[in-house]
Amino acid sequence: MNKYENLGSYDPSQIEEKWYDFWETHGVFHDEPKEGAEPFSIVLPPPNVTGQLHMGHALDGTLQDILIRYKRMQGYNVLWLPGKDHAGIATQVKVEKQIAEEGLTKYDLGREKFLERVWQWKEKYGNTIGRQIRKLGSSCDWTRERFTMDPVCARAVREVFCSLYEKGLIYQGNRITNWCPRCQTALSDIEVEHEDEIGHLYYVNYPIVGEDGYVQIATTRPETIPGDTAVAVNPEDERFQSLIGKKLLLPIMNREIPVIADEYVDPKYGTGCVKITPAHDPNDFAVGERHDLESIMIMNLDGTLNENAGKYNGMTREDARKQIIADLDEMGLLVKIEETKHAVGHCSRCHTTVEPMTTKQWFVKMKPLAGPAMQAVKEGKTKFVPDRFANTYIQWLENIHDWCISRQLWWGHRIPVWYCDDCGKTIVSRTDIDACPHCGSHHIHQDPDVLDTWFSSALWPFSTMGWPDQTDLLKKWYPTSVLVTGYDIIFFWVARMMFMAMEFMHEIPFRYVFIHGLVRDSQGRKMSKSLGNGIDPLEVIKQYGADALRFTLVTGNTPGNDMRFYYERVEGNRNFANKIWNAAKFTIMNLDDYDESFVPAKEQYTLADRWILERLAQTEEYVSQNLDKFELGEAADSIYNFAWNCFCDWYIETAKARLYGEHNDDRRVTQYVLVYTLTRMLALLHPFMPFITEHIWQHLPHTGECLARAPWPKADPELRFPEEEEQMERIMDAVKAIRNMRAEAHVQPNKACAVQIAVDREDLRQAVDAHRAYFEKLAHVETLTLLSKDAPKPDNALATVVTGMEVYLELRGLIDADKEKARIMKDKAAAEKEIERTEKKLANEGFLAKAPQAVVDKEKAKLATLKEKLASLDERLAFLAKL
RNA sequence: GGGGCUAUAGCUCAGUUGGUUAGAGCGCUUCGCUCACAUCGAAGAGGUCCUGUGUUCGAGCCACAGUAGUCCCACCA
Repeated sequence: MNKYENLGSYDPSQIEEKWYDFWETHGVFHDEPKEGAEPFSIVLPPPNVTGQLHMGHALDGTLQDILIRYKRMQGYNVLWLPGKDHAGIATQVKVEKQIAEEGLTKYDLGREKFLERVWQWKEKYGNTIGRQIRKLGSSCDWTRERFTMDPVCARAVREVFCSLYEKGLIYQGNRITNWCPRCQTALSDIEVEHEDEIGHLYYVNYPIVGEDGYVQIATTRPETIPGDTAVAVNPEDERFQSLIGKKLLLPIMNREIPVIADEYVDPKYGTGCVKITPAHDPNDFAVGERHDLESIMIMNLDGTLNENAGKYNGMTREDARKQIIADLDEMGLLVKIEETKHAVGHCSRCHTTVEPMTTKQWFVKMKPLAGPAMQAVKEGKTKFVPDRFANTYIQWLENIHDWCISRQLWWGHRIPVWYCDDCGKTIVSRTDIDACPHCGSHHIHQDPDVLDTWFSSALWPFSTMGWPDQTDLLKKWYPTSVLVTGYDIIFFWVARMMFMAMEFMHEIPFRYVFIHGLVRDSQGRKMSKSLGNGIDPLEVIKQYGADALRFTLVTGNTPGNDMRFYYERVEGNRNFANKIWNAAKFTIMNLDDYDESFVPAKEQYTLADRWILERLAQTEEYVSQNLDKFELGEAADSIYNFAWNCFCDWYIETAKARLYGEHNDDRRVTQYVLVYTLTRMLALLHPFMPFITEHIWQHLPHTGECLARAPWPKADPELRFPEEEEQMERIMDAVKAIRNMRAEAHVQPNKACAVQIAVDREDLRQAVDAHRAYFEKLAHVETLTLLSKDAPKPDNALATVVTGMEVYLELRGLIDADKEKARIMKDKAAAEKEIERTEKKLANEGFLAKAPQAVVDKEKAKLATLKEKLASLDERLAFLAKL
């Protein structure tokens, strides 16, 4: 009876749930701030409570979890703080859609009732998201979970708003901003997506007052003509010098407007004359300010034209455009229409064409804030990985415009500003007020608007830790160690966290920004709802397990680059998990007499033991090095290779002979090495595949509560065997050569064969001699004869020359001399080609003089080996010729 | 108009500061259900490292130019 419970067959769905519950209920993910322990902290980019997690979240979460689990095992004092984002406009749009299905609008419900509905939504989807994150295996500290509208966060938002206002860094202004007529709110610049569209350039004549002539302008948006208050020309433009100062009759409106000179106009584009509509175009707005022009709003907030548009009052933008063109045509003022490609702005949420509008909004003055944020990155206090993203970040901040932070929405942090209806004063307050502090009036009302959702996100690294109080969390874990996020939100979020942190914490928010790309579909397209090509991570987990999904997301690409998602790859990684599972099953199956107290003396390790221990140590070093460099894919790859190609394919195979052999010590040592190697391999793999590794670990002999809290493997200097590793590699080469010849000669796989090996390196000779069992087990060799290098060679055999050895496979029947000759010739040609290259290199004086000695020596050694090989091959050919 | 990224096997991608006989997974071919695993094992085929020029003793890697694809930023009516 085995004292260790063995594994059944691998079924991820059966083990994953169980271990997450275990970890969570045992507080494995929760650390208290500890004196003397190095901190490591990450704040989870809070997913929007709009709905479900997508593959991007799965990637983001996997990368973070790998770093967190790695550091936790290394003994760091770890905090991974999860949370969710209220996602103002996005969530509001969702809920509006939901109530629209009931035939209601938000106005039917009113602000309060509507917000109740949004909170219900938040509860529902917020919980779903929490479950999804757990399914992925993310080891967040749920006891410290935050929501951007939690009271602590709200307090931080108020503090920051008021403080910035007091410093003069937040101001209110009637300025032109991007306006979404569907959402009916202002948007910041980066919430507008520009897309090239084919539009029309309309050439229109504006009659000159008191003369017969016209001034010809060109516009893509004729519907804004009613709002024109000037026509501008370039002051240097000789064609139009005489026009400057004259009046034009604005068609349709029959209003007189001046011709002005402004350098903004490019004489080479269009007609060189530009209609100026200050209320509805950002450039024109600037021109209007310079020339003190009137600004006429001709649109309502829903994008229809208003009473200032005269007869077009009430029309939609689209209808007004058609009608105005028709009318101009009728008046004979429409000269021509050309097709033109131009960038049109769309609302990033609902894709409605954005309308520049002049409205009263709140802004953050960006120039003073951007400086320190850029400085921190330039000085390397915060590092981007890969570092090229630092450039995009800095370039953006260098050209930053003021940030419009007010939104005409209901869902979000209400702007903490009150207006007194009696004395007209504006009151900015950290606490809610019910009376005007200036005149005592109770006739006050709060600003109806809310803040851009990114305003609260910008404070996330410190608001979640209780700022403005100096909490223990902040003391221990701020600044955070690394922020993991996609390149698509560097502007929205990363940059803003940086400047807010520099302003309020006087310290960076994170030491590293680890940037990843997008997860695309198998054809390289962005996953999107409209294309219907999105893949639900939960579906994948259900089918293949979270471990396989995680491994897929972390391998096969490099930091910062997009990746394509293939089910084939997930399947392959599920197979890898299955492989690990079965290796463990094999190990456990052979532990019935396992002695936990037994530790082999160093000299008891046999060749294969030493080989796998050396490879393990190398892998341990390599994995840590790469994790430290954020090269997670490279780290994962090396574990995969070690587990499959070293441990399973070779070590386990050699172990079989010794487990079932005569010598009791062999068995005990082998058991020890199997358990030792497997356990450490599982530890290395744990950050990547937490579930299966924990499950197996719990079934193996172990000390400690769980693998998630087990120490991270560090290469043991006492168990390094570089020489034996090399010898084992030579033996493996010989085994592969035998297998190859067997296949070529169509020897039945289960048929035993006779092999002779000529070897003159003494250490190798001994190694081969002592480990004949490997050849029996791995290549079905029945009799193995060792020859000295100059001994007569077998006649009826195939031959292969590997480094340090000539390997002969004896055949029962006669060999086909021609075929064999051809085989040897192929080897010879390859060797000759390589010899030629190497000799040429070594004949090059420049190479000998300038290349490092080590490189030269390596080439020399290579040449010697090759020549030896060539000699052996020639000898064999000569022999064959005699047959 | 600026800027980034990508180009390596049929497909998807690695290639760690310039020195390998250029690698992996999948796919493909041949063989094998051998007592951990057919979600497997063994053997094998398959590459003008986008093109050109240059730097260097030496280039898949560095520089310049070009081609193709892709993304971001930008107020040209």
